Amino acid sequence: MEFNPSNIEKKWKQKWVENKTYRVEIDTTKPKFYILDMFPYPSGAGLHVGHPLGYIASDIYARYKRLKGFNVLHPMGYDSFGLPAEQYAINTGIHPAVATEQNIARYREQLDNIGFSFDWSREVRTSDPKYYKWTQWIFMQIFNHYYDKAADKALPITDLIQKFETEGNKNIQAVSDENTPIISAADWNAMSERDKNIFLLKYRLTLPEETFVNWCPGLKAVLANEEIKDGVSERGGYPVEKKLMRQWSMRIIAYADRLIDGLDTIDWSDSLKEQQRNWMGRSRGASVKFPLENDPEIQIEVFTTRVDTLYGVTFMVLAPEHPLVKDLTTKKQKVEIETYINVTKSKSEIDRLSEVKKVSGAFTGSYCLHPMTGEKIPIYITDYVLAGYGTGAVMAVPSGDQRDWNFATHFGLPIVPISDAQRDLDKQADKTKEGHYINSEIINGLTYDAATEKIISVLEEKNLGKGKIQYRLRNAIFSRQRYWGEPVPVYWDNGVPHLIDEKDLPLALPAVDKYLPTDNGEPPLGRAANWKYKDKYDYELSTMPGWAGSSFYFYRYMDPQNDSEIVGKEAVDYWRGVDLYLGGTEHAVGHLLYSRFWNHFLFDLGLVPQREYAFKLLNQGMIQGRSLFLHTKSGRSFHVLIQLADDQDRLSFENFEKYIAQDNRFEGIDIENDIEWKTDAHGKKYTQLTAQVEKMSKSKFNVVNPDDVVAQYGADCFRLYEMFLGPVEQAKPWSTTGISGTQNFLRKLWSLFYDAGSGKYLITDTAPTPEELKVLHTGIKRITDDIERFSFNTCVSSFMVLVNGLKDLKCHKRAVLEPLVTMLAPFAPFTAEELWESLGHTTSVCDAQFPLFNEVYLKSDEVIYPISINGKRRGEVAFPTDTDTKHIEATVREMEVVKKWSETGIKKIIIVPGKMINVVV
RNA sequence: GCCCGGGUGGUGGAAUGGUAGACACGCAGGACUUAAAAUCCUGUGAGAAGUAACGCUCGUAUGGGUUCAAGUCCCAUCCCGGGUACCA
Repeated sequence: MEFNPSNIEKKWKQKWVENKTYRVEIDTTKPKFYILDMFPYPSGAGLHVGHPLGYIASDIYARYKRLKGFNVLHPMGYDSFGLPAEQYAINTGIHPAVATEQNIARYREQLDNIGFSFDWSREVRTSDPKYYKWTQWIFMQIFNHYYDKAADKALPITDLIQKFETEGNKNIQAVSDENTPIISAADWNAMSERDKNIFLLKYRLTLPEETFVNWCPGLKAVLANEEIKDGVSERGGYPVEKKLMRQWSMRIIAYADRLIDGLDTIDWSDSLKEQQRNWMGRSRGASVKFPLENDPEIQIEVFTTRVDTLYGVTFMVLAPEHPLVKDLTTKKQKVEIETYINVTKSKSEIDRLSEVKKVSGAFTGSYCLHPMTGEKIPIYITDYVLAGYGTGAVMAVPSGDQRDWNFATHFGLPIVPISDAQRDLDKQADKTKEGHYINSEIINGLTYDAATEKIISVLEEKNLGKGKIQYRLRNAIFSRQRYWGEPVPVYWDNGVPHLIDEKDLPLALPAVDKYLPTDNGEPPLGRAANWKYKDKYDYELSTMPGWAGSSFYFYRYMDPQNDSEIVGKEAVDYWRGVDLYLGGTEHAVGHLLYSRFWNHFLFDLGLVPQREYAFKLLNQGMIQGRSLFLHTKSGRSFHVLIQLADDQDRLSFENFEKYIAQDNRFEGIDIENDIEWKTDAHGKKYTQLTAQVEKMSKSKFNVVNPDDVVAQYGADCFRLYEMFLGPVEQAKPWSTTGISGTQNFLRKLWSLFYDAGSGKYLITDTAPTPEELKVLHTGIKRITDDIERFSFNTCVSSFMVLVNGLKDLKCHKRAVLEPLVTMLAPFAPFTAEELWESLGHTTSVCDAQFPLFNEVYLKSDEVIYPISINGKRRGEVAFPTDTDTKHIEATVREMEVVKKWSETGIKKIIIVPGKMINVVV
């Protein structure tokens, strides 16, 4: 029988569907394992060979775990709300749901071609109302809770109301708006319903806020910070500007500490954890108040991480937007300050970035007082101080901070050294924490830790400062002025937001005539006709951001049909959380942060059992495209569709004429003369292209569709090859150079079962020899170890070694081949099923048991301890000789192999060339 | 600038501190063939000689160090990739 992948694939794809092979249910007799892939956005372009990399890796692990006796949950679904479908709808008028449906069908077909073991009965789609009912439901819970700092968790807003009614808010430690006034119970009870609701917004975990948002006119959308790269939108590259808008926002800051500390409990890559830590940017320091010279009742509050440098302060700098600037500006300085503010305002985001090194600022004319010395300190404004971070004011220490140093040098302000370890202050700032303080009154002579402690305690005494923790993280903007997203389940009554009744969920997307904003600038939902809550109230018109639906989907997979709960208790108690999560690093500070945030919140509500939902995360690297360029002699270059070139990156004249010549990109180019044509050995004309690694994308003509690779080489070959390319985490360019290696491997494997010449079946029931068993068990050990440490590329190598070994031994024995096929099933499921059947099994190889290795077969006659000795010797020596003994004993002891020579039974030592000694027992 | 990774043959890449280069591609030679493809076998880090085999020297970006032993650990330098950016 010949090896024919496409027949095998067709047969088993059908059998898997018929037998519901990958259906999984709760089974308390087995340990569970939940392995999850980040679900894809179903784009119109379909899958390319880069997408399945992670899915193949997770599928291998899922199948492996199943063979190891685990009850494995391995689902797949679609993150089907998103901008491209909406952009397409704007252009074509086709409802995004329709286009999305088509894209999903295409994705599904492509995924099925690769032989994944997903349980499709659990599929979820974020744009399905049955699904987004729960996205909206979670939003409602977030609205109905506040963060209690004392309990360190979210509590119902009704608890808060109760406290307000009895004791006001003075004893409440909660995360709330800055400057929330203290009210008494009487104050509260005297409020109107509307005022109460407005007051409560200061506490709710989600609230509408007038905020400066990143408005992208090109996309007509508000973007999150992480959707902006280099001042332009990540998708599309449109300019972004600041705009004041009413936006729903979520108090993720309430969870900042838990999100930072939680990182220590999960097994994610260091770089990813570091990214999240940096993103949240927790800095410990102190806030210090500087009283104004003219009115000491008013103080400028600053945040500093180096309160120890307080005596080095020689001036104060405020952000141009700082609220006190207006009052501080003296008549004399008014023109200068106003000019400066106008200049800063007109600068675009990009200009500001490019002018980072330039020093600019203006003097307000006013002074504040040093909280320790009472000295007069001039107050400046400058654009290097950001209004949005800390208090928007900075105490400037030119001797310790380079930006302050630059500013001081530019404006001729004094630079006071504060430590005896500071060097070269005439050239630059020195931020050392070494040495002893000087010019610093109460902390003179002290070192860093003692000085910091002392200053804070004195400031606290004077009520002019205290230790403080500052975060870079801001509240997460939750509104998008778009159509294709979850409607926010809120209606407005007299300017106050109210939740719709839970009974009315899901709040479905209404039909609209166009997917564009209304004429008066409302989001597209403003176009919906007669769309009123209870026929009376206006609905919120913004929709939720992309990350909403993907922040809890892993729980819906556990119980996808449940219509009364987000996830049933039995299901969540059994599956608990994700044991292995696979996805790209690009979600480091987006999805992976927000989903942790929501998970912590759901945990507070007692709905989920774990603080962190994904214990182990594996990042797959991106597979890049290889772009090919055709260069003309006149110096122009063009992308050439990768499929048109041969494997030496040459483009034949034939292909050029057939597919490219009439391309309008080539208008006006002298094809015969401006392109360098060569002739190969067979007399065919060709031109040499050059290659470059780029992101795989349609516009770069470098997309490779997995369907094509599967059609040519077979799904198993494709799977093996993608794994063989290199470590899963590593980025690499796609190339089929070397795919023949995995193809050969599968053929060799097949030839252990069938004789290629005669087509005869070769399996025998003879008992294996010790040598054969040794080859097999060495293989089992290596393969098991490789899978356990997710080293799938070396694992494929291990399979190759094993099959080559068996081939050399001409081993066709059932007892050896059965375990081989079982082990191979995760990697090459189609071939494994077929061979498993040929071995006489009637059940799927998925129901088999992964073989265990037996160390007995691994032991050789000679035990070789790797030991090196001083100097270079060779040849054989007898049992330890005088001079070598010491070293040898020392090393052997160190390796905990044996304690004394007399106890080892070592007969002789062979000193082999170089640095090793073989010990013969 | 700062924070993470990383630098190994012609190529992709292997190596719990223990014979560096597994496995595969490519290449070269050979077998089969009228020929080619396919397949199979052999060789393949560099180097000098040598030729009966074995063996020898140098080699993991560069320079130091620790160790009986370093691609692996430590220090410094250079280069590449990713993240981030006036965060006080």
